[in-house]
Amino acid sequence: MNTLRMTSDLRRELILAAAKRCFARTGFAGTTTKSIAAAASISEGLLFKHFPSKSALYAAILAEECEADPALVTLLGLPPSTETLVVLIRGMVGHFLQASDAPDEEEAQRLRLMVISHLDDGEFSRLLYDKIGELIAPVFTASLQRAVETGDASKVGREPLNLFWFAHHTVLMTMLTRLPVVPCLSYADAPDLERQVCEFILRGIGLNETAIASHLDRELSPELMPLKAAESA
Amino acid sequence: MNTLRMTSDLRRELILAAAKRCFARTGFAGTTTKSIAAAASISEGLLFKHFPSKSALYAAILAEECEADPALVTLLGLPPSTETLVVLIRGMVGHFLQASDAPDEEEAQRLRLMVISHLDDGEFSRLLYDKIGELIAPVFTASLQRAVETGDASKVGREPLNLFWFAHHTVLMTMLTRLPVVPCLSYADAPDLERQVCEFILRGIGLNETAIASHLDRELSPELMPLKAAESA
DNA sequence: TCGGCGTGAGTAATCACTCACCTGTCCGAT
DNA sequence: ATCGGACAGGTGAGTGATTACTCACGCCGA
Repeated sequence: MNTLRMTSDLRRELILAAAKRCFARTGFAGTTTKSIAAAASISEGLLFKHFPSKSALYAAILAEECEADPALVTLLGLPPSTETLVVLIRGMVGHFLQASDAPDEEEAQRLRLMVISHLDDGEFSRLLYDKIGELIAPVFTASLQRAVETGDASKVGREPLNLFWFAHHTVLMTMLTRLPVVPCLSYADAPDLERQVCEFILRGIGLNETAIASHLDRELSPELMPLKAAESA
Repeated sequence: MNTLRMTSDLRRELILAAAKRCFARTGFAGTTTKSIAAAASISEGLLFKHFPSKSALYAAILAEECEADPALVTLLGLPPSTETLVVLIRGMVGHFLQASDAPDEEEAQRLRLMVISHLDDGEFSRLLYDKIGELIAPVFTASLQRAVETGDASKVGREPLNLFWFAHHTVLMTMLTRLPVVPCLSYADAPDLERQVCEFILRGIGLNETAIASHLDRELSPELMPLKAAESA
């Protein structure tokens, strides 16, 4: 096979990348170590020189996936405001929905791993949710409160963070329906889907129509446009 | 093993039920025919007398799962109105969220199979979504339109059915986070979660605050209470 | 020449699936 | 009544293929 020599670290990363693709495509049980080795263009023997078992390899992938995205962190530095709130939601929606039809394999794999975890013991998902929550909670709740104060939103419920999770759920499930090569669900007016999801969510968290319209019609500022927002799932 | 004699049809059903449990718990690849046979308390040999292959057994389960729920159908006969709209959403939310912490294994299995399908080729999910859409589209769109006409809702977007799907997504993903024995996500004020999700969704589809409050504070009529609504996933 | 990268032919276990055979029950011929 | 045999449901010990994982050895740069 691959008779090329390289450092242990690089090889390890190559194996991880190949294995992630495999696991995301066919799940843990559905993936064979043979197929991983083939995907990484190495022998099975070498694979087991780097990882003591298939499970350990899987665990390493999940652990690696838990790291936060720097691009998201910059977003979280924004001052609390209605604008920030909309940018946040819009970024999240855009990020996931573009990932679902663009060849953004990276994010699709992450979703697959996360969903698989839900069906399993949920531990990986729990870690991710914890991390996302910690990161996003301050900005989200502060921004929502500001929006209420400025009259852009009506205060709804006593648990603002739950609202964020509902929004997150909506987007994730929408992405999930578009994950298979032939989508599970054909939305009406699909080109406009991103906008429709944004509106649904912003209404859901309490923003009023005028605030939604005025903010969504605005163009996103360039440095937020390619936006890897709400990463880490 | 089980030396009990019984009819072929009954045995077949018992196998299907046992296999459904297995597949829902560990997925297709993760389930062995041996474990299915054990779950059904029969020999592997007998299993293959009833189904020609593991795949055929799996296909039979998915096919069986595609049938519509009569309880839902009665709900769909309701006259289009804001009330009906709220009852529909409320029923859907209640049904899935109760299923996620009650021992309603039945619905949990259905969700698992559906999610697994999303990760696979999505064909099973597509069938289910088609069926749900056909059933619910008339009542939902008509009721939403009525709500707009009576001033209970503002008309939002040109694609009312998409709004239903967003609602569906929100609920399903919420249920998914509560699927593992230790939930992936700990919501604030969890006892009130059902209500919070309902409000989020109803705001999302355009209902105004007063309409939401007045309808949600109402008790559900008894015949709709144990509500197997929005079944078929 | 030594240590680490890399291989490919193993191995025991497990997989989906088969097959020869057992056991009870029905039923017509005696 | 009672044989007897056809036939159903049911079993458990197989089958070859595939699985995760190991190991003895080859190779190459320092």
